Amino acid sequence: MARRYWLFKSEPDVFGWDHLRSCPDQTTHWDGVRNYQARNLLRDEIQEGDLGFFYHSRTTPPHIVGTVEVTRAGYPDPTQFDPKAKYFDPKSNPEAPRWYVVDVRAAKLLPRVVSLEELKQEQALSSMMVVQKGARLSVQPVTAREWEIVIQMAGMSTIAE
DNA sequence: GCCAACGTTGGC
DNA sequence: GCCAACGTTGGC
Repeated sequence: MARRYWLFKSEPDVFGWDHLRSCPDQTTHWDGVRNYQARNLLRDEIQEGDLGFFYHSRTTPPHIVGTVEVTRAGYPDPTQFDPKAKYFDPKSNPEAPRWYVVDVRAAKLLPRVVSLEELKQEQALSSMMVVQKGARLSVQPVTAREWEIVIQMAGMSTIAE
């Protein structure tokens, strides 16, 4: 299947790009997603080898900072079963896990970060999910065309990726 | 820090 | 199964 593209949101104070870079192998499981629409993407759609933007939310200005590669497709989020974990979900059970994660590895730091404002001003990105008002989904699909446009805005050539 | 937008919960 | 109340997200 063709590689697909995604956007992963995170608050830099909670888990930012530098946190990911400091993880072993610059890889982490993308845990804590507790929204069913995003869960469905993690569980059913996102595949190993897909690429994603790492987006910093709740900061000034909000921006895309880098890219990640998916290194493992969806599997149950271990934090949902851990009573001591922040994301413990007493209503989930291992027989039928409610929440999923994928593994992502830091790929490229953008030569230039791309702010939400810049994304909004780019006509060709007017239907990109992240620029829509009230778009709170923390894992979002990105089209190949949107990916290419943002990559170029970030000062990366398509060929260099 | 505010608050609009959105998602979820639970009483009925 | 509706919908008011509540909690969270995230731009500003």
